[in-house]
Amino acid sequence: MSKQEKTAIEPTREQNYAEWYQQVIKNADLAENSDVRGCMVIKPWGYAIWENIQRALDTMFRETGHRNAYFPLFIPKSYFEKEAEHVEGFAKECAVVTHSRLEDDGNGGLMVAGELTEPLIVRPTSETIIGASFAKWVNSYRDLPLLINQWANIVRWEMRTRLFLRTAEFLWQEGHTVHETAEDAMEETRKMLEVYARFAAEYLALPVIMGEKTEGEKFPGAVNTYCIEAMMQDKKALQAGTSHFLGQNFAKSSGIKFQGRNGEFEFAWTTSWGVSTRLIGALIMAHSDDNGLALPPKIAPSHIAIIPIYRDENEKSSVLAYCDRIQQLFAKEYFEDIKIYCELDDRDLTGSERNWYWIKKGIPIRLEIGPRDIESDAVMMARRDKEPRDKQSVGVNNLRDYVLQSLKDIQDTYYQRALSFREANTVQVDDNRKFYKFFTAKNAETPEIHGGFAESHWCGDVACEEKIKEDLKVTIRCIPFDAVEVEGRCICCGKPSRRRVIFAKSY
RNA sequence: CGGGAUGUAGCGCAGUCCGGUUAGCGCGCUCGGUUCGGGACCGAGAAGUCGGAGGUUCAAAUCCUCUCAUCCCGACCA
Repeated sequence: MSKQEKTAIEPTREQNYAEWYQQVIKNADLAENSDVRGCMVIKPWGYAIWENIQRALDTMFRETGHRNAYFPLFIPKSYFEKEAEHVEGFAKECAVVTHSRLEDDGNGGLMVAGELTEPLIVRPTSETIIGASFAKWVNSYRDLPLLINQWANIVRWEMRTRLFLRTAEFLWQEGHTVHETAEDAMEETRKMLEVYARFAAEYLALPVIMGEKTEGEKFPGAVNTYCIEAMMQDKKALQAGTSHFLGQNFAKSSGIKFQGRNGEFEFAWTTSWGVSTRLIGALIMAHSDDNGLALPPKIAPSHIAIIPIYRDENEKSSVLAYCDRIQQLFAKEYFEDIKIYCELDDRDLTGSERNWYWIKKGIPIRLEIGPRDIESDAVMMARRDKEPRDKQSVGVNNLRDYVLQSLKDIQDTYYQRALSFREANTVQVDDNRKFYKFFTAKNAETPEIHGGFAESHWCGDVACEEKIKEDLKVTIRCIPFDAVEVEGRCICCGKPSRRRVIFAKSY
């Protein structure tokens, strides 16, 4: 048996992917489960990632003409009831507020009192409450388009939760827009999906597939739902963002009407689109390895960790003074539009312990600095996208440029790796038996990582979609925008089909 | 909401079957010292309503009843 290098995270991805995911989060100190059932506490290192996501996306929303606003957390039940499909989709996972105060129960405890005349629903999404405002704001075609975004928390009462991927309360942004014509609304829907795709690629180093959801998978109340889908390292798909063309459904239920160019009143056309803290889950599962979190520089809370190495007090003072100078090198530096943060880790721990600490946190670059380096006016640099012991000496005179270039390289490497991985695990399948084999684990008891994205023909019948879901837990992730028109036969029933769709197991 | 399991120190566990001194162990934490470029070591120390309530008993972490919570597997979902 060959000697295996010890990994920082146990189990490895191969051994137990779900547990590996939890351990990466724990070891990087991103978040933890709260005492409140199904809710998470996002810790500073994890929250900083969310803040970076917010900053980048918010800039992109501004550039596309959107403005931020804030709407109530509570939605009156009657508002919610107005859109039938919407109700059906969310009814089973709503937290409902029915009382307005607490009273002494006489036993040192409290009892609820003050029943509300109308229950309030804690928003699972805000179409209805925002629609009520929009109905007042929109009177004329001159008021359109109305382009609003909200950063908020929402609640969906989930039975089973996983940190970042599915929690009862989570953070997101929801864009809500109103347009004069169906074409304008559709254009907005597509435009914002492209914004998401660009953000995922450029900041999260996450290649995504843009496409349309099937009837069964679309947002309750939408006419069309579009999505970006990414492949995780266990070859499952993760929906990383959605954009909905709502037609006139919500305009009708909320009464969003305007006087058009011909003087007639008509219902407006609306859209909504969102991404959530789930993106952090995507980030983790796309790039991290068996040594822990790996963060693309453009979204990392911090970019460089300086790790001083010394033996005694004498060395300590000279090494720390030198490290301080190195830290100053990056004090006002930018990597593209990202401000560089450089940590000096002078905690009283062994060098390797501090080293592994930062590896597990996913910091892109580590600089080990000891007496030997100072003599040659250099530092030992290690990159998170390479092996932990793969370090090289870099002269201080060109350290700044070298680090900046390395950050760019790391960002590119993560994107390319994720893209190659997805391509290597995407197959065209036209044979029903091969399809079933592709999505069936060899080891049924503890399934190994298997499957991937299957590009296969689908006739368009919901029954076929349902059957495959029931048999394999595989669903149609999307009908890709770039799917080519090609004759084929449905992977399930064999009836004619005009294009391939993407099948995968999903989160 | 159905099936299975588990609640003992901050975390991970042993002890429960077969009741019996002061409830242990590893990690972490605190203090002191030696260390520090592949995950250090030595010494000392703090820390527990044994998930909760009731019962059986001279005696309960251990047996009985009820209850609460969490995790896993399903069904449902961003």
